[in-house]
Amino acid sequence: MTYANTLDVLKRHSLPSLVQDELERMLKIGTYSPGDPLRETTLAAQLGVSRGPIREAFRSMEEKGLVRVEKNRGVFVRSISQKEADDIFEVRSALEKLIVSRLARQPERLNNSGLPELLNKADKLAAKADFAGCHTLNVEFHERLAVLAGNEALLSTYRRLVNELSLFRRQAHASSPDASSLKQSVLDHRELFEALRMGDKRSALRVLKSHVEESRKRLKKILSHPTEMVS
Amino acid sequence: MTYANTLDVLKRHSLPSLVQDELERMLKIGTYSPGDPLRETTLAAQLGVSRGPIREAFRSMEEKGLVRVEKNRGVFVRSISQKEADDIFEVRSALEKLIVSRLARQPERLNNSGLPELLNKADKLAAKADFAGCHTLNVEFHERLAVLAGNEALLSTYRRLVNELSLFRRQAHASSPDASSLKQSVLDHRELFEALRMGDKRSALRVLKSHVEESRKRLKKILSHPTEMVS
DNA sequence: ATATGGCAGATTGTTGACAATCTACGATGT
DNA sequence: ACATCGTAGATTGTCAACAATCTGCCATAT
Repeated sequence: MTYANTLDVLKRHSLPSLVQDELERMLKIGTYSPGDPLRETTLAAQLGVSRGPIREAFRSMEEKGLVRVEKNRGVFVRSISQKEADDIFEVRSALEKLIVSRLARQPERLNNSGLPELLNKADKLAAKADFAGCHTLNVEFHERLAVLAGNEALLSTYRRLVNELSLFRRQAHASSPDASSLKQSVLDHRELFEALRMGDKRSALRVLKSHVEESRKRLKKILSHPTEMVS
Repeated sequence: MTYANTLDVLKRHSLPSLVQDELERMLKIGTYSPGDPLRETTLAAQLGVSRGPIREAFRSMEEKGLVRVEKNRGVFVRSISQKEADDIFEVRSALEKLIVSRLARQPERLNNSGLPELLNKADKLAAKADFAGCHTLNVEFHERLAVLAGNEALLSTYRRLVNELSLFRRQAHASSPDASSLKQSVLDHRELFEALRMGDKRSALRVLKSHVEESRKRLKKILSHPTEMVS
């Protein structure tokens, strides 16, 4: 099983894409912070490949908005200003409106989506005070909706913006939100899901609007108290 | 002058980015059509560089959605299905709504935008039956609005989708639309501009909606008569 | 005739070496 | 003490060679 999978991975993915996956994983778990330099030689040694694949991965990640490339200076984890975060958030909100609109038009897509189970799980985690886990599930909820919308361009665009925003959240040292807002999010998600299930586009958009507004306030608050430096 | 510019270009841009610009230019002017293979060795010889920069440019263009990479097989100009085109168009429309909303909220951004002059020029070209030139100006109009909206994330996302769609138009052999729809577009643009100038968001969105709907119909019609093969 | 196997050429994947550029630090002169 | 120059080390930019993979064609066997 794992052997066949390994073979398949080697056959289908090239080194640059594997390197890229690994780099993005490291960004997600906080191995590197925004502004940190990504040295070609260091990474090549760590990952056991030469610099070529590393550089190719960098190009892709630059286009993705995850890193910033300065000629003859190096590659750095992208740092996102408050205005940039606001801007990204605004575009993401517009996309979520489109996602919700599409789903309200085709509620049958929600039938075997596994979303109710996901919401139940989120409730349990919130009760157990597992904030990080609950937050992950909340993000997953939106991701699932984006997938179910059935528009590939919409999905890839949405993912790109979410990735950039998660970079910003890390930068602002906001790993997991507080308990009350998490629980409120789960409630919002339930309400949104029910409205979608009924094909009630108006209600769904209304719920989404207030939900997004809450989320935006939290994002703003993140930056209100100055970010303490790490070292 | 040109000497200093050349130096500046060499100093600031690396070969991969120059290669990428050149490749995208070739795609725009139709040197390659969707589905065509892009051979590393051939391009390296043509552009006078080695394969490394070519490969790096490919990675960026793949992330941009302009080419498709098949491991050990090659890189091909992306071909876009009708559904994909529809999907992209839908997302682009949502972004244009956001652009128009933002501009209606801040009409002063339109003051020294040069947009009236651009519209006049488009009128003249339409009168002279320069359809290609008029079409270019119409695209430019929307691009300018996207810039003036003052949201970088919105702008880059918008550009990305427009790029992909222009690829599709080329693929469908629809270089320039017919005269009547072109003139109608210019009229729509005038009406939209005036509404924005007045800060009349409702009217602006209404005009945009019908304008976009027209554009969508044209896009659909492109595919109604089957695309003849080239060779 | 059809299917199979395997060579040869072409193309991509990866690497290590070399060139160009930047950065930090110390020497030198005022 | 301060500014300037220059050198050494580190880092990125580019290249050409080698390895792995694919494709098309032909020989061979059934």
